[in-house]
Amino acid sequence: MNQKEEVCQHKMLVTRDVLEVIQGKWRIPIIVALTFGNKRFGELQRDIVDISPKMLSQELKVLETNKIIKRKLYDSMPVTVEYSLTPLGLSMKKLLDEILDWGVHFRKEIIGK
Amino acid sequence: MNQKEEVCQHKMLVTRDVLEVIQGKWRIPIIVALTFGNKRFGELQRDIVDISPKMLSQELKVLETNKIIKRKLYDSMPVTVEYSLTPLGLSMKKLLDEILDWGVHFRKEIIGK
DNA sequence: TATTTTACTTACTTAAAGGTAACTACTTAC
DNA sequence: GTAAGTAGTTACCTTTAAGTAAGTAAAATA
Repeated sequence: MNQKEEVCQHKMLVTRDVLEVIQGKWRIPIIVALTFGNKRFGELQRDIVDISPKMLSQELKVLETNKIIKRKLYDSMPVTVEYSLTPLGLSMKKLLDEILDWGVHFRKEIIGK
Repeated sequence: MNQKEEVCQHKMLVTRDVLEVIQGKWRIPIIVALTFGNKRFGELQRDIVDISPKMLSQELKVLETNKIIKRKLYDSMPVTVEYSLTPLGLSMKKLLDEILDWGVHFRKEIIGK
C-alpha cells in the first residue's frame, strides 16, 4: 500500500467514527437547535418539528453518552431539565456551519433556489 | 415566531436536506475515496473495506442522481467505468475536511488518542 | 471451448431505525 | 379531587437500510 492509499484508508476510518456519532435523522438537528442556546425537553420538541418524545429522549441519551451535550436537572416546582452543548459539542460549530453552507449551495444547484 | 426562532427553523430545514443526501453508511466514504482521484468500480470496492457490490452500485446511483458524482463508460476491451466527482461533489471539500478535522479531535477526546 | 476480467444485478434475509399511541410520576393550581 | 404542565417511558409495529450469496453479460485471452 502506497502513501496515498494509506492516507485514504485513514481518512475513511475517521469518517466512519464521525458517522457513528452523527448518524440518524435527529442528532444533527438536535445539536443545531442547541447552538441557539440551552433548551428544555419541551422546547426541543417544539423546535424540532415532527420529533416524538421517544426519539428525542433516545437521541439525547446517545448524545450525552458521547459527551456532545449535557443534561442538567433543576428540581424546581414542575421539574425542569436543561440541555446544553459541552465543549466537545461546541467544537462541532465549524462542521455544522459547513453543513449549512453546503446545504444552501446544494439547494440552489439541485432543488433550484 | 421571533427572528431567532425563524433562523433556527431555516437552519433545521437545510440540515435535513443535507442529511438526505449524505445519509447512510457508505455515501461519505465513497465521496472521500473519490477525492483521491477518479476511480473504477473495482477500485472503489477495494478501497472501501467491507462494501458489497450491491451497496456500492446502489449508492453510486443515488450519488449520481444527486449530481455529486459522474459515471463515465469506456467501451474498452473489458468494459471499464470511471467515477469522478462533479463540481457539486468537489464543492463538498470543505465539509469533508471539517468532518475529518472534527473526527480527529473526537478520537482524541473520547476514544482517547 | 473454457477461463478471466469488469461491472454489475437479483432474490432473499436480517438488522437497525423510526413511528404511534398510550401510559407514568411528580407537583402545583383550581 | 381534578386538571394541567413538566419530562419522560413502554410496548408494539412498520419501514428502511444493509448484508449474503449467487448469477449475468460481454469481450478478450489461452
